Formats: sequence, structure tokens, C-alpha cells
Amino acid sequence: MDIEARIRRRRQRGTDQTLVLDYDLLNPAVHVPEPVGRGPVVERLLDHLNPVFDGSLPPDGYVWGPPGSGKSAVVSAVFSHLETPAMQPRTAIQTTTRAQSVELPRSVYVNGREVDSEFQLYRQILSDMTGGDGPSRGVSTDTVTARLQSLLSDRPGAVIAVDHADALEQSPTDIHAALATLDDAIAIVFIGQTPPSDVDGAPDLAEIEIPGYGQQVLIDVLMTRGSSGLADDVLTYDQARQIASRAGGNAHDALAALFGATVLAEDNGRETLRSADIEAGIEAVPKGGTSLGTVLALAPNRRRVLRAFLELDDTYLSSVSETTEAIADSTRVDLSTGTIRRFLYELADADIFHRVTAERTSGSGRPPSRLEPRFPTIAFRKLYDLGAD
DNA sequence: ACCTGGTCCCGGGCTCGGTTTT
DNA sequence: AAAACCGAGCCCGGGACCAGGT
Repeated sequence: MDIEARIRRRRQRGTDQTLVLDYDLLNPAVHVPEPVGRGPVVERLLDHLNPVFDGSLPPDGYVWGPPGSGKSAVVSAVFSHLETPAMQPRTAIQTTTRAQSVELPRSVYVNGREVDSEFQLYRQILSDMTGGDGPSRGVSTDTVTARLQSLLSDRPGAVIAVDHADALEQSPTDIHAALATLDDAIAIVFIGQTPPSDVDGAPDLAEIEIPGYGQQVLIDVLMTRGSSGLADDVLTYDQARQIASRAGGNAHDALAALFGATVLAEDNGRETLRSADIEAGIEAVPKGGTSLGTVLALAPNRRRVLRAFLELDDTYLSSVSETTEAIADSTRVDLSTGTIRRFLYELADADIFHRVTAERTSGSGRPPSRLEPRFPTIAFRKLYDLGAD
């Protein structure tokens, strides 16, 4: 384990907490370098990327599958390995029959959830290729694409993974149009949940479909992550099976449930997981809900609103207006009621809340609705509190 | 008719990066 | 070299307007 990870553990671990060793290993939004049980999928992705190892670019591709099937896990793992220095010597060795050493295409991984404008998409690619520095704003979108263009003009190009493509405003076709000037210099691998036939531009791409996890593999995922992230023997096989059986092949939901269960046990000062913890952990992850990654990628003020929401007493949850007022009173947020209200409606629109229309008993006007969270609540609360804001 | 909840949109002002002026 | 200026994207505030009820 690297030193950074050791320091992180120490900062996260309370003085007397012996249950959880490393929250990152339980966090479904954090991907591990070696995903469990996805070997065949990794192979198919490597097959697709094969031209990269000869210094040329593969065709554009579309990786798709249901939520929590390991798409991000596999793609981010493979792409991070492409960038390691170990990849480079091989080209030097193979140069005997070639004129000169072959420079491999760069690989770039962009998370569509963290990108909500065209500007940010290109900026993200640019800053990835230049090692972190790039304008955050203050320049035009055209300037950013122009810089990308000049950066790629004298290189073997780049292969770009655009993860969570469903979250982007632009379809693959739009992105191609916008990047048309550097069409020969880049290959894009889109990743999404929507079947290719329903995505504009996707049917023309090489397709890699990822199925959901099987029950047994999901148990393996839980046991592997649990054994490294938790103290010894905390998670039993039966408990892992209990979680897996309710997760419907969704590794995100399963890990979020385990995360929630351990937080509950820890908060109560226990050193083992009880059946009730497991059950409550599962309950705190809505079926077919929104992923932790999406919620954590929200702008800071929206996360604050969500955090404030999670500590409201039930009496303030009967209507959006009541909830708005209560959040406005919270010390966590410093926003006008109008803005909080707008945020809440926007979050409901983004499926982060579900709006339930109340069966009004009296009064006039349109009946109010109350908000129910559609994201893993316990896990979000803990991760928010661990973060610095 | 009237009321309250919900949707939509846009202008102001902020921050950041680049450019021109001092 | 420093300072002043400018223009870009983005967040917040808020208002106009629509929807759904008595």
C-alpha cells in the first residue's frame, strides 16, 4: 500500500474504530485497480483497444450495460493501466523492425457526471493530457478545442473514454461534430446504460455489451472489498449473500448497502455487523435509484442542500415548501429560499429525489408533494462528512 | 375565481485566464 | 513587472408563467 493510502486511512479512522479500515474500499464510487470477476469483459475491451499497442488508433466504441454492472470499473481500470510507464518500454523493444520507436497514443478518461457543459468536456480532456493544468474558465470553448487540436497535431493521437455518456447533453454524434477537426487524432470509447439503438450515433460504433453481475460474482465482489476495507472477519459469507440476493446484480447497490450497514454498526460502537445493520443498510439504498457517484459529483451547494435534508426531522418533510424553509434555517447552507426551492425541484427532476404527491385533506390550491431520497442516504451522509466541506 | 405548487428562463455578478497598458 | 482591463463560463436569485386543486 502506498503512503498516501496509509495516511488517508489514519485520517479517516477514529481513535477507537476498529471496524472500518478504509472507506474507499467500500465506496462504490471508487474503483479498484483490479475489478473482481470481470475478466472476460476486460478481454473484450482489450481486443477492441488492440491497435493502441501498435501505436495506432482503434475505431470508436460503445460500452454499455445495466447500472452497477462494472462498466466504469472495467474501463477506468484498463485506462489507468494504459497510462502506466510499464506500457512504454514494450514499444522500444519492438523497434528492431521499425524505423523508430513508436509513441503510443495517450489515453484519457473523462467522467460525464463531472462534466455538464461542452466547455467542461473539452477542458477535461485537455487538462488530462497536459497533466492537470488547463484553464478552468475565463477562455472560450473555441480556445480550448483549438489547444486540443494543436496538442494532438504532432502526436500519435489519443484514445478517450467518455464515461456516463447518458449524463451528457451531447450525443456521440454531437461530440464527433464538435471534434471533427481532430477526427484522425482521436478515438472515443463511449460508456453508457442506454442500448445503442436508442443513442444518437451509437449504432455506428463498435459495441461491447456488459451484462449484470451474477449472484456468485457479486458475493465475491463484496467479500473481496469487505476483506480489505473492513477489519478481519467482520463480513460473513452469509451476510454478503444476503446483500447480493437483494441487489439484483447491481454491484453499486450491493456495495452501497454494505457501506451503510458498516456505518450504522460503527456509529453504534459495534465491532461486528448485525443482521439488523445489514437490513438497514439495504433499506437505505433505493431500488433503481441514483448512484453515489452522481450525487457526489454535484456542485458543492447542492451537496450541502442534500446533507441538510438528511438531518431534517420528519415533520419538515411533508411538503417541498416546508422542507425548503427547514433547509434555509440550517447552518449548513447559506442560500435564499428561492434558490433552495429551485435546487430541490431540479434534484427531483434529476431523479435524486422522488416527488410524492400528498393526498390533501383540506385547503385550496394544488396539493403539495413531499420528497423522498433516491440515493444511498447513509453512504452519502458519511462520505460527505468525511470530505472537507 | 382563487389559491398554492411547479416549471422555466434569464440577467447580474462573480471568478478566472488572457491581453493590453502603465 | 505590475496593474488595469476585458471577455469567458457559471452560479444564484428571482420573477413570469403554467398546472392542478377547491
